Amino acid sequence: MKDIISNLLLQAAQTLVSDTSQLSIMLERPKSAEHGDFACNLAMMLAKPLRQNPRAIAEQLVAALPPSEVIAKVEIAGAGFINFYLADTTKQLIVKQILEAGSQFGHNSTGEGEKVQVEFVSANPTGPLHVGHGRGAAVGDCLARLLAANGWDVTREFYYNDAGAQIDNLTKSVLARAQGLATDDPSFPENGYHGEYIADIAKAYLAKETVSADDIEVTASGDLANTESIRNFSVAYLRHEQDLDLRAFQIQFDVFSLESALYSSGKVEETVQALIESGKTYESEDALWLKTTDYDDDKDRVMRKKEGGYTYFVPDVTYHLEKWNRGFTKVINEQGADHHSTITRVRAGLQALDVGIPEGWPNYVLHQMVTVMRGGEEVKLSKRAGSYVTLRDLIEEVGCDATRFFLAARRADSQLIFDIDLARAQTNDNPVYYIQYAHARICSVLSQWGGDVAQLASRDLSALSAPSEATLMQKLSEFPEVVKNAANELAPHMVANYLKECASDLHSYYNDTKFLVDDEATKLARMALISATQQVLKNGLDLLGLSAPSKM
RNA sequence: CUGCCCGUAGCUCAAUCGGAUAGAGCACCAGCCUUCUAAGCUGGGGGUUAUAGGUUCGAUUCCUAUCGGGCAGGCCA
Repeated sequence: MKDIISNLLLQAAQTLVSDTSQLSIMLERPKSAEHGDFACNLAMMLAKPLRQNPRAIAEQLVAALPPSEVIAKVEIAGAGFINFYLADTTKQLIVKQILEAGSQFGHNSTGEGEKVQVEFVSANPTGPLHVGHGRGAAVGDCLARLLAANGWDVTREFYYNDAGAQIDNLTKSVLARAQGLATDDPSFPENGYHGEYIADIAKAYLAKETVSADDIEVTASGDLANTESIRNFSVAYLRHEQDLDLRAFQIQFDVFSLESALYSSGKVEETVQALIESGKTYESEDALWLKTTDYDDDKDRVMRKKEGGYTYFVPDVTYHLEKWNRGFTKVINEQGADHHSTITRVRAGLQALDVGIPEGWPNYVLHQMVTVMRGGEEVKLSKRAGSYVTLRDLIEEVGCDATRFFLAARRADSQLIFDIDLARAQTNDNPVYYIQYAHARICSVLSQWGGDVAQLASRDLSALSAPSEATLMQKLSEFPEVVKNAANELAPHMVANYLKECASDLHSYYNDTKFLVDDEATKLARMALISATQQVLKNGLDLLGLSAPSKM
């Protein structure tokens, strides 16, 4: 529809401007229905080059507009906006389109089947997932769903930092617990993990339990002298715990990558050699440095420490080189903003390797901190102190759908306050239920009608002319744009906002109009409209990974 | 001190590429169930978009400065 109107405007513009090739016709959805169904600011854009009053230009444009059946009325308003009012029959087309496209409505083929990887969560295997990981999980999963809806071939990936100093720390903590040390014991590891789950791991280790995660299975030796065994068991144990967390959150990954594998395969060493050969490194103070200042960093960064180990960003560079070699020309990393300093380093490393990776690759979506409130007080999230709200606790208290919605419905780059009491106490006022309720209401009406939904697409829709119906149809027609924009902006929250609006229009319609009326043609047209709305709500809820219940 | 993110109604948050009278929910006030699910709807009050400048037909949006909050600036991740 946008294309049709743009085309009309372009033809009109040709009568005023000799060269229309540089002209971009921008059509927007006015916020207010008084301003029509589409509005165009072309006259204002042309005001300067033509040195004329925008309203005068608008009048000339409108006069030159070729006649079209799809448009009922064109008006000039405000500073020079050209407002288009669609004919009723044009508005009604969307209902048919939705019913015919079904679950594919709103999807497009922008990605052309190309590979894209979304890496998200990527928590260290040093504890259960907490709310911050939950935000990453909700946002990352929605991004993946959005990209898939835009025609991309999506791979969801989780990267485990299972090789660094934090893992040594974990191993020491488990050992200390297994030896019966309390966390406040002077000989407990200084930066050890204090959470009770460490004691659980120690107990399981001593009991020689077996745990499995992804493709590995580890049985504890129970031998306290064998730190390698403690380490492997602890990591596997926590990976298993995280798997359970993710399952409770209904999130699935296609690939789990391990930092340790990059070391054992020699890939890290290869990267370091390649970087040395690139001439972008130097030795100083017994350490090896990368000249990241050549790539917009404030200072150079250490690659190899005095003790000989590599700093965390070195395997990160290796990992991303692997991603590139695996054919992902588009990669999106969803992570907490507290790790934003790695972006410059990873990109610097990749550029220094000079293997043809574009400068801005990979893409990052950073989410800000989540503050958890309980009983009017902030719950501090400290893994080492061990007092924090786990994702699984949250899901149990608030529910999976509500938790996902809360965490994905806000812009990633603003801080989020998650009030547990509020989320739990106001379960019924939760926006996710508002949306799902709209869906359930439609299901209920359709089932009471009892007719054949599949036949609705071919029904005569001319009875749909009331304002509440026009509003709803207009909203439905926006869905494909929302899917496209949200993917372009990597902003899943736009889907959540849209769904709230769509549900609101449905609820208004529901209260304002009786659907199951005696007049057959009117009834069928209304069945078609609410059935189309049901489909859009379902498709939208699906993008957020939420259920679309038929009964509530 | 330096870099990044944020600052919108009492609270939690929106606002598409710079567009028209800045919108929802919660809370507050007044209405709507004999009628398809009241987990709903309708109406009302509530704002100098942190502050001061700048860019232009037009700024919540872009630029500069200031204030406030968060994060980072470890040879931790």
